[in-house]
Formats: sequence, structure tokens, C-alpha cells
Amino acid sequence: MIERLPRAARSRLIAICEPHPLVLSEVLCEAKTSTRHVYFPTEGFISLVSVIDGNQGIEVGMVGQEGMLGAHLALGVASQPLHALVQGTGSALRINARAFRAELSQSPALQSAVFRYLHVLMAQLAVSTACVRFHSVQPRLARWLLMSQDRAASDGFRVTHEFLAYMLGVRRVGITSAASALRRDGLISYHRGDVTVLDRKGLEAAACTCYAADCRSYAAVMG
Amino acid sequence: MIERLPRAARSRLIAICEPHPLVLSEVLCEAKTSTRHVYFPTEGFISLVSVIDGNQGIEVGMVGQEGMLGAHLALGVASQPLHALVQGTGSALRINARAFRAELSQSPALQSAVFRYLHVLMAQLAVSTACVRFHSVQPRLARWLLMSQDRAASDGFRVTHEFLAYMLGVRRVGITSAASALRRDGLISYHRGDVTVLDRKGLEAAACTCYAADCRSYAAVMG
DNA sequence: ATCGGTCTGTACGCAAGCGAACGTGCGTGC
DNA sequence: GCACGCACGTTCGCTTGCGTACAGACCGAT
Repeated sequence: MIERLPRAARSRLIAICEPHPLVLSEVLCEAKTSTRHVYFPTEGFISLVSVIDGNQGIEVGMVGQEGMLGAHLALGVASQPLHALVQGTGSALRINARAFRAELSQSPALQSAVFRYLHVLMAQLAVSTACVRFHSVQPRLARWLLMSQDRAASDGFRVTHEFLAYMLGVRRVGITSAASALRRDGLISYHRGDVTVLDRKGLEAAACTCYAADCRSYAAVMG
Repeated sequence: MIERLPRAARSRLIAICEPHPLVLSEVLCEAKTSTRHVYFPTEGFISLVSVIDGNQGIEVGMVGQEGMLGAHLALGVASQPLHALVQGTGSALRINARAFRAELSQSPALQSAVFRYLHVLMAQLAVSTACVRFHSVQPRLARWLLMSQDRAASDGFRVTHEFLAYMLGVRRVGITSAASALRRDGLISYHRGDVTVLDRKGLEAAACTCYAADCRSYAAVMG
């Protein structure tokens, strides 16, 4: 997202950011605790997880270099109802919450971009609900892999069936069978936590319509 | 929401609003078309529905007098990805989109309230996804009835099993069996499209945790 | 080289919900 | 007064996914 800012706003923002490594499985933000930092991933990506009843979680959004973590601060709210955990190792630009707010009020271009991104996120949440309800595991898995690939900016990434099961809110066994079907069809390969996308076009055809919907929504609002 | 505004901001806003009847089943806003009016329900309420694949829809949020329809305009975005349809007959204060934007820029109090409400809505969307995934029909139905009752400000409202099925994204038969279980337990009564809540406490106990979560989220953010 | 932990494959019975169909009763409109 | 349509009840076979369990394969560490 940061690279879509106008030059001046971008350099001002970058000047007050510090680089911060994204370490796999690190929790950047607990639900309902006040947000300390805002993150702009440069490589790697972050999963947004909605947790209910204390233990059951499901991914409702993904943040890569196309977005940011902590946009809710622009709404004047200190916390968000989601867990954020690092899904793809990499790095981010990070900025203190207070400094971010200050910069927001100084930079209309930044404000506009953050607002628009909030809208993209809302669209993602809304699609999630319907997707979880109406689409079955295999197309959802395909969508997840595509979204990850877009954000990881690499054909391969590290993720186990167990973890995917948590993200999609299904059993590990459900992932194993869906993933092996995708592998059988030559769309992906995987081995002990290493997943590689082999046939992107094929995967797009196997994914549910929500992948395309997300892309369209992003392009329409941020493009 | 409008009544939570400070006195001055409220009367300014009301001055530029016009009353508008909410007619059952009326569609106030199509997904992805630009929003013409903002609505502040005074009685009755509105369902927000996420539609995918052109036909399958599921309710992801509800708007009553505690909220508003069209808050996304405050993000500088013209459309939203949700259908909005009137669920409970009543009336609303309505305002032209352009005038709303103008008033927003003049009234920090309004802006703050709209932003906070946007956050409440995001929380509702996030909870929806997990709820749809992990909770079964009966508790979800109980939650729906409670949320409607809160917004309808009446113990009874008009809604058929068919419609409830659409809202919850399940078969009509699923509603019939869940509803008859709730009736058997003396929590509700219904007859040909008239549903009445008999035992609110009991219904709260029968509802999934998401009802309480929504209430808490609203109280925390809107105060 | 061996051990232990992790990752994946497979199997089983079970529950929730699906799609489709049919029946009954109420109630509105002709 | 009758016919039709709508709302609700019930049933059937079926699919998807759940929970649990166990076994093989691989990898890293000792």
C-alpha cells in the first residue's frame, strides 16, 4: 500500500518508520488490546483471524505489501477485534501508533489511502462470511493459496496442513484430502510444510469466485 | 446512533434530513452501485447481506436505530459491497449522499461517531464469519431473534421461515426445526409470519456467544 | 545410527445440514 | 363459498465435514 502513496506522502511516512522483521507465527496484535504499532509489510504477510469462544479461530483477511495492519487507528479506535499473526516470513515498516495518528492528521493523501484500504478490508470480511458458508474446502484452499502467493511474491511458502486447517476453520484431514486433489491435478506440490504453486491458471480455475471478487474489490477501490 | 450525538451536532444533522418510510423488503442499496442516500433508522431495521455467485446471500450485519446505513461514504468510497434491505417496517431519517459528506466535513462530532460505528460494523462482520462457521442453526437463530428484537424495539415482528433461512444461509427446513425447538422450550411463539419473543432471558441463554460479543463491542466503541 | 517429534495419509462411525418432495391448514381474494 | 397461494410441518436419501485414531514417512538432533 505504501508504494501507492504519492511520492511526497510516501517519503514522509517512510522517514518516521523503522524496519521490523516479520517472524513466522509471531503475534503482532491481540484482539481487543490496544494497538501499539502499525505495520506496512514489505515482504511476507499477515493473517487476520477472528476468534470466538476463546479457542476457535478462522482467517477473515490477509495483509501483504498491498495493505497495512492497524488501519482501525484512523477511525479513532484503539483496538481491533482480530488477532494478527505473521504467516509469511519477511519484513515490514513499522511505526508507533501515536506517531501514525499524528502523521495521519498531517497527510491527507495518507488518510485517503488508509480509508480506502479500510473499505477493502470490510469487503474482504463480508466476502469471507459468504465464502465460509457456501464454498467447500477445496476451492477455498485454492483461493487461500492464490492470495498467499500474491502476497508472498513467491511461488513457494512454508505452511503445514495443520495450520491451513486452522486458517480455513476445518479439520486437518479436510486439508489433506483437498490438497492431495490439487496435487493430483498438477496444480501444486507440497512436502512437509513446503507448498509450491505449479499451475497458477489452473489454481485460479479451481478457486472459488471469492478470489476474483477480492481482486476486483481491491482494484476498484485502491487502483 | 443519531441520538448519541452531542446536542448541537444532532440538531444540525436532523435539520438537513428528511423522514423516509422503511417499507418491508425494500432494497435501499444494491451492492457495488453508488450510494445515493444515507439512512438513520428511527424505527424498523435494515439487514446487510453479502451476496456471492450472483444468488446466494447471507446476512452479515443489522442496522437499527443504534446505527446507520451508508457509513462507508465517510471513507471516501462511493459504494459498498453489501445489499441492504429493509427487514423491519418503520421509518428513517434520510439524507442525500453529497449533503452528508458536506456535513461530515463540518461536524467533527458526527465524523467521530460515524468512524466509531464503522468499527462496530467491522467487528460485526468479523464475528459473523466465525459464527457462520462454528455455530449451529438453533443458537444462530436465537441470536438473530435477539438482535432483531433489540432493533425492532418490540417483542414481535414479521418474518417467515423462508426469509430467516435466507438470512442465515440455511434451508427453510433447518429454520422450521430450530424454531419449533425454541417454541417447544417456551422461548418464542410464531404463526404464519408473526414471531414473538416470550422469554428473553431464555433466548439469551440459547443464543450463541456472538450475541453478547456484538453487544460488548458496541458498548465498548460507542460508549 | 538411532531416536523422537513432526508432517502427512488413511480409515471409521457419526452428526449436521442439504435438496427435493409432499402434505396440511390458514387466509385472502375472486 | 371456493379456489388458490402462502406458511409451516415432515420425510427421505445423500453429501460434506467432524472427531478420533493409527500408521508410515521424513527430518533433525543427539
